[in-house]
Amino acid sequence: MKPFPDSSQDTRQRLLEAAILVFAEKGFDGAGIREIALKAKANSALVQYYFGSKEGLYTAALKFLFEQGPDAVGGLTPPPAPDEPEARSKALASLRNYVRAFLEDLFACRDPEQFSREMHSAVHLFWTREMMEPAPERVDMIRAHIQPHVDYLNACIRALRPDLDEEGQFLMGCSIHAQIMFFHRDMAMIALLRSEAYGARDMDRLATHITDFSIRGLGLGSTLQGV
Amino acid sequence: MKPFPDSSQDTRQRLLEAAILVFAEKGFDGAGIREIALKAKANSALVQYYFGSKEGLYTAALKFLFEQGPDAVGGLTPPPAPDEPEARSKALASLRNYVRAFLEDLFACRDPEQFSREMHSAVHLFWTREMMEPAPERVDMIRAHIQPHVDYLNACIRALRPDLDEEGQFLMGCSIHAQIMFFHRDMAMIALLRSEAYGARDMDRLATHITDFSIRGLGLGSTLQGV
DNA sequence: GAACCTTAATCAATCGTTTGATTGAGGCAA
DNA sequence: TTGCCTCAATCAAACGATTGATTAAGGTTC
Repeated sequence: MKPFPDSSQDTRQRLLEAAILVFAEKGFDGAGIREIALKAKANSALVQYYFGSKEGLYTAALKFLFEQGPDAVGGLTPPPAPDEPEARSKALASLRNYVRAFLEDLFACRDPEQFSREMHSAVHLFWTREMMEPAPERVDMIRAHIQPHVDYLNACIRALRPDLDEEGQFLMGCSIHAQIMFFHRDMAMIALLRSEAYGARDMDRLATHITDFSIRGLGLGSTLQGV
Repeated sequence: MKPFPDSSQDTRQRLLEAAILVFAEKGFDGAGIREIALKAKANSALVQYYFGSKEGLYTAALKFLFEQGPDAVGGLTPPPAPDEPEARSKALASLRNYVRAFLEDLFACRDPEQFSREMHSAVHLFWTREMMEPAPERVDMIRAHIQPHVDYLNACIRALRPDLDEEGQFLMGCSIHAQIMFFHRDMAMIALLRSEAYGARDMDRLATHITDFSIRGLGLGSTLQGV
């Protein structure tokens, strides 16, 4: 028998997962190694043993999420090329699916496969922090993580508005992504104004609103009222 | 001669302004009162003397910004009531001005009156942190600060789409605010994707894009292409 | 002299990190 | 099998640095 059953990899993993939860909740400065180790039921010195430093643990956690974390884009059918037949209607469907999948991912609506629901929602808190203030030594990792999202949305926009130049399409993508992320990051603020936060139950309403607003914003769809 | 000319109020003020800059840059946990005091050329014990605690300094800084800080909405002509003659065209102009003013405020484009440009841009970093994770003891202050913005935008939307119910109008406001704030908070991310960040020079382009996208998103404006 | 302001020195607590010791599994020779 | 060694894994304890907070003393102004 081993002294500590199935130690090694298991303990390292427990530290990693505890780190994700605590870092997500309190940020890098706010989180303490002792607190992480306590949650992982491990000794705090093991952080140095396995990851070299607190910074190393943070980077390892981010890398783990990058490789193992939930991927909203992965399960979607790829958007059509601009010259494909019926590109526009296909792209509209892709856009609608994308908004829906991204939102479900952010709100941790989907069935937990390898991640608990608690982990799942912590992942995005983690990413949000890192995306707002990217550390120079982690920009490549971050870019690689968001690139599929950007590419997917860009392909939709290219099929829907091939007449726009690259910058125009980029701005359209910003407007759409802005809305999706707003409902995740500013939910505390929304709850302050509505006295009730949106949750998993309101996913349909939110996804429909964002998609419809964006389709009209792209210059497509029906105009309800003239100027 | 005084040992330090015009100390008292002046020293308190220097501490307050230094606190805003440092808190904005590093957050509450990341900032240290020694660093703040050093930047203010004051003794760190004065934080306890004037503000009681680090927490008190933070709250005082937030309160100072709330009372003295830049106000994008203040200088704008109020949006029209829905039954006012030519309400729609007036509301469109109000919306356009609002987006422009808000963006200029976020990017610290406007002439510094009492705030340096450094201060001005720090203000919004400060607010962004607080709005994403509002502390229970400060929610009233925060609500009071953002209420004018919400009210102004809501009034515009009410005049443009009086047919929508309250929730529908609220969601519209979210979509518009989301875009404005995206270009402020996620600029680091945008710079990562474009290898160049938007700055004060691109204000026209950004304001025009957001406004046009939003007007179409609201169901108004011209549809460039049918489905 | 009373009220206010400023200072250096110091407090206990906590931080990330380092250390030295202990555990038991696995390898190897006798 | 027995005895000895190596090694990764884990631990409690302590490190120096830094944190926010407190104190006592002295200075300035009225």
